[in-house]
Amino acid sequence: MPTIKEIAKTCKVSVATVSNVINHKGNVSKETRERILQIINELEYTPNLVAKNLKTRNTRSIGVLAEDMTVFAIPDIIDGITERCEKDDYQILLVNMRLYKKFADSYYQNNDYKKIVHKELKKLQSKQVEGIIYIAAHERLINVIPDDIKIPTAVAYGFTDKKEIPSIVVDDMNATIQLIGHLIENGHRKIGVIAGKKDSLHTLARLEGYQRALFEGNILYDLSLICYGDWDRQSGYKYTDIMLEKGVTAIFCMNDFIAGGACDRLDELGIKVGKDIAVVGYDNREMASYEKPPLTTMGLPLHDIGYCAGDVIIHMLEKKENPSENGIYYINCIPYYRESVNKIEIDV
Amino acid sequence: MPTIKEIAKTCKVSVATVSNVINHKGNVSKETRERILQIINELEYTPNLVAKNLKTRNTRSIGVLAEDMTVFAIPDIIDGITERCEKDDYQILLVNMRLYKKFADSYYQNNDYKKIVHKELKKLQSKQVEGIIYIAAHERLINVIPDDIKIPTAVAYGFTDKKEIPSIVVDDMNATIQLIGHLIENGHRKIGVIAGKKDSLHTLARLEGYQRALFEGNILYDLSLICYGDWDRQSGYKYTDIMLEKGVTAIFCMNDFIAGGACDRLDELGIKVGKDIAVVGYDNREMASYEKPPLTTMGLPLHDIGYCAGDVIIHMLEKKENPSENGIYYINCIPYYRESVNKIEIDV
DNA sequence: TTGTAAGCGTTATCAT
DNA sequence: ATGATAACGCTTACAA
Repeated sequence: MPTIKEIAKTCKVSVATVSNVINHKGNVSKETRERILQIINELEYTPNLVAKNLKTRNTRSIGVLAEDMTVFAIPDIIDGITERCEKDDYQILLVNMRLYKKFADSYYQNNDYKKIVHKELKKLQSKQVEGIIYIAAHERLINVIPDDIKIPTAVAYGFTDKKEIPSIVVDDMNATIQLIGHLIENGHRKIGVIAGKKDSLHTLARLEGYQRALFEGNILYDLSLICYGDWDRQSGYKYTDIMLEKGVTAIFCMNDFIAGGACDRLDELGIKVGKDIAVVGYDNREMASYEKPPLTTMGLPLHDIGYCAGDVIIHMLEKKENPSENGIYYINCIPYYRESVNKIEIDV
Repeated sequence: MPTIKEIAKTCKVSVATVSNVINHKGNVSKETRERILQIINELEYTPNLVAKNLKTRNTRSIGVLAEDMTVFAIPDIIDGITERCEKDDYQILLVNMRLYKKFADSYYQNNDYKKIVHKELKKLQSKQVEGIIYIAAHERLINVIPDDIKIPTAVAYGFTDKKEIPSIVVDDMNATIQLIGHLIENGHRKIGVIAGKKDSLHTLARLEGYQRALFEGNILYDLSLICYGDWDRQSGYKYTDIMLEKGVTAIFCMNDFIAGGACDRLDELGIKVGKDIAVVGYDNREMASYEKPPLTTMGLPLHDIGYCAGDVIIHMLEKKENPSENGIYYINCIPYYRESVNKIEIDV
């Protein structure tokens, strides 16, 4: 690999002139510029960015620390970050911690978790990234990031407890208001819930949205219509019987897997989803559109979360300020209305 | 951010001594080492890797160029690369070209495609990566990589036409032999095929496996039992009728979506999959296990492809040789036997 | 055991 | 318009 020095020598000019040509500074005659460009092409010279970065003391790169890339939400978030960064020519330095693979789904309770994050954060700073985006595998409080971190940092798909580290999250509450509102508009007034895990922030926010939607619809909130499951198909299957006992006309499942399980059970019982009963899911996973009937569900704004996270970091980098009041950005979901919701004619 | 110079000054030693401590060279008395370590800790000194890399002229990093991270195969491949690289402490520099997003699924026929790849390849070399792994979104001939590329390069999930650039691909043929063999063992002798696109390398290899399996099972190869579709659910739905007309007892669908569509149609017609007829898919997509009945399918070894690609590159880097004969590594698939295949009792 | 100094490949300042 | 040179933060002979 030739260096700038060799180009200079071959062209019989100084390195300064070559550098000027490469960086499109003026102060170079047309002839020398063209000669230099030609030689650069011939020798296939590639500037050494490592040297350049050292000299200029910036890398124009953003570190992205992902808990586990194989979790469904993360690639789309990274894609959004990439799109935003491309616009301003920032580079991404992606680190995939493989936490699920290493510690299964309780990784954030593992002792080594904090150590790994700190090590990777340190490494990223060693590499002179200018900002950092931490991507969680599901929304929860992310408090592993040191308070005194030296460079702008944001958390995507997770909350932080300080506004200096902004967080970009799903607007679960409003999305749920919309989804339940849709059921109410279709005449449903007795709406059961098969929730996710009780302590999940997603569960909490969606439950709040559920309550508010009922309130707006003048429907009494009935605690007994809520079951807590484990985000899986089996939970949906199991709790459907309880829903039926309570006599609900619609089931709000907090993800598409739960909804799929509910449909399985209803199908077994000969109850037609989208005709005899309404079922809605959440997340808009790939399988949601393949269920029979296709599920009405709420699409997660993963790409937009990434895009916003990139935007926030670039803002912090360039304006040296955090544009949000409280450091939390709620991103809108996209509803998918499909055939799993029936209309109930209201008798007057 | 303090530099090594400031640490040296604070400790009243030379930078050389600090450097020796950081890099665990000997030649330092216990006292000075501990003093230095303490100061490093206090001042939260982080070595500047950019400077280090410039000086040592290596970055211990591998560039990974992904066609589009949001395509289902790619995250797992990256995960495999990550796992392999972690073992030898190589860093990954990931570039997500977002080709699907930019040009839809005909991106590799687009004029800009080659330009983008060359630009990114150049950038990666600018950043002084020591090797490059190109990840294709689906298997095909990848001939955008310049012949005279200066650093070790491999292609994951795609073929190359020169063995200096090894490729790591799915062993589609043998996987299909195994899958069709499973049908034959279960007594099926009239096995229809709903294939993918006619010119896809996946289609070709799986078709060859199909032929060989029939040959081994002494079954005549009947061209009329093969339909070519478009990898989607609709193709499966549509061509199922033709399969039925031909009187097949089993349908080999070249991916799980096609299989899902076939199941839809069979269900409509009141034909029970896994009882009246056998259906197998391919890829082991998430939805395969949610079909009714769950699909027998062939799992793609995506993680292993990534792992192998990492392995190959690291070999090239360290042994300066390419360990394969012909530059192609075929990776084994993992079969998933589920309830969509019935046994046919053979009358003697 | 510790220090001095050259040099990695650039950019940028200041002369010429 | 062009060149000489210092400096970025580090490693590494080699000297002390």
